[in-house]
Amino acid sequence: MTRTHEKVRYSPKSMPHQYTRETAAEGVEAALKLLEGRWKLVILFHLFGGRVLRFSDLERAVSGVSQKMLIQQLRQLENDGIVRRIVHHQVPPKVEYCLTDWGQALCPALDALLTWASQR
Amino acid sequence: MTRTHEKVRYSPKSMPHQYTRETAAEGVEAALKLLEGRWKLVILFHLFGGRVLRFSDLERAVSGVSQKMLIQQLRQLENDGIVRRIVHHQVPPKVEYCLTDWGQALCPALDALLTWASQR
DNA sequence: CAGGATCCGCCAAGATACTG
DNA sequence: CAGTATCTTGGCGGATCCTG
Repeated sequence: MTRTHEKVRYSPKSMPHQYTRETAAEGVEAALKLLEGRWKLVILFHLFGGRVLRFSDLERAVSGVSQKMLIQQLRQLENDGIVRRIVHHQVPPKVEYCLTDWGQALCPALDALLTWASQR
Repeated sequence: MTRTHEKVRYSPKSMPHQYTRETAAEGVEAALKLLEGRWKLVILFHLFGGRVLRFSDLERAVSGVSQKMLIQQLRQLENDGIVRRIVHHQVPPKVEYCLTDWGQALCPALDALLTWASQR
């Protein structure tokens, strides 16, 4: 990657559009912070496509996760507006989880990441 | 960037193409694992666009980072094939860092994430 | 200049037990 | 069934000092 000694030029594709280097870094960092966490992505993938799962379903689907971690990650995803929590007031309790519209909108981004990962 | 009020449809497009739910989760998880780390994204953003920076440049650019953390993150990025390390054998030492092609290929993915983040 | 080597505090995460 | 409540621990990240 030889460099011209002139000013560094950013072809449109080399930097996300209309963001400065700094705000973009902050933006992506903030976005990724929402997705950070050992189990969040696994959870999300199980909820993609409009799936609605109960707590116990997720507990089984996300193998290896502890109750504490599962609920913690779900709470964070919920507070961040990515996951919706639906409580059915009945005995025994029934709580379902699904993605919000914004959560579903993550798909293209994850797809891009997947594409990148497979380019290796 | 505000979306029109069109209804969000979850068709086949809501799942990344030709991946099973599980392999996709693994793939993205693996990909994100490479980007995990307090400083990696900031580093990457400073290297995007074909920029070539010295260690000391990065030290200044990534404000707040300690030497230990900077070198640690750089090493990981290097081992993961995202960043290239160029050593100039001279005194005083001079080491430069830039992105590999694969590293540059991350841009669309981060762009998608940015788009998602701004849709909120 | 570009790291390596150490020591340490802190907290995310695991295990376990209990409950509305 | 769907969570809380504690206790414990590994390792991440910071600070500091040292070196080819």
